[in-house]
Amino acid sequence: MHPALLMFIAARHVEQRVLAALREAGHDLTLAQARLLARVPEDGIRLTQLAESAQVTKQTAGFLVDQVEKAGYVERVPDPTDARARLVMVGPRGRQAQKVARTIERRIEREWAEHLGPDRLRLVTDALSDLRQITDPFL
Amino acid sequence: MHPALLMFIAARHVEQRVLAALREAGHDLTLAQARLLARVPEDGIRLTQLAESAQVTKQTAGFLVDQVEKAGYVERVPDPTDARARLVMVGPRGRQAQKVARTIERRIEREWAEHLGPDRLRLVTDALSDLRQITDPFL
DNA sequence: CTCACTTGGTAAGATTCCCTGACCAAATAT
DNA sequence: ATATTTGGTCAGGGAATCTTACCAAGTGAG
Repeated sequence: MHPALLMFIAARHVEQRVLAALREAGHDLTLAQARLLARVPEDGIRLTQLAESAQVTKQTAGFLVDQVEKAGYVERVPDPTDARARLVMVGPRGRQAQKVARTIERRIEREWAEHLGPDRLRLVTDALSDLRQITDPFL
Repeated sequence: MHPALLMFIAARHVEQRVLAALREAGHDLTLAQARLLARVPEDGIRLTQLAESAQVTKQTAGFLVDQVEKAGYVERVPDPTDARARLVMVGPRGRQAQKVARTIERRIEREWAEHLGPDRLRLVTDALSDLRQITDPFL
């Protein structure tokens, strides 16, 4: 079985667990919204960069940001360095959601460490980090 | 960075490469169609099982099968063991597409082996196979 | 300074994907 | 026989995404 398919399976599992945990915590985010929110850094990001990072068009990113903005997860503030641009910033509610996500992610990581053994998991993580150089178009 | 996100990045990269290769070979499949087609085994599969395997509803699977059937990638034949059911079988065109996909997949695997070293890649693949036991809802 | 070009973003419209709920027909179990 | 399960379709709608086109602010060259 191709490693990429195995990665897909594991990654999908995590996404679903995270999404479920968010819902349980009262955050009714769609998958696409959650993926976007996950990529908004603490110090804000421009829509165009966000789109690039999430691998969607600017229009799609704008559409999704509109939604999570309306729901109170992010805010758009003027970019002080460029009058055309605005920065998408994580709001309080978004920060709380990110915290929920990180918590369940850590739990899953512990599960994986138990299942594989911590050193094997570390090997996998390291290898995947290396792999990123030839698989991540964003960097 | 969470291993699952790294997996997501790598898996997405492969999907896009495969999709591009398919397009180049004249197969104009959408992502969802390709994902489905990838799960149709040589000896056929029932729609319900296909849906389960691809993690979509029966309706979605039926919708997608309709499309790839119209485009000549699969055929629906009566299931000899159950008069209600039909088997989705890979057609000649579908087999050709699968071949294209497997070729590019092998190429990517070689790239990864070069980048990581063959033994590290094998460690990763083995670990991911083990991980499947706790991440694959289908098995 | 001004004119072309780039960059950040929005608008409109269509398509694709996928879901829920309801339903039917064949098979299986009691 | 009747009830339940299993395989599948139909109808309708919502979410995500794309393409094409556009506008407005910044940037660079002459």
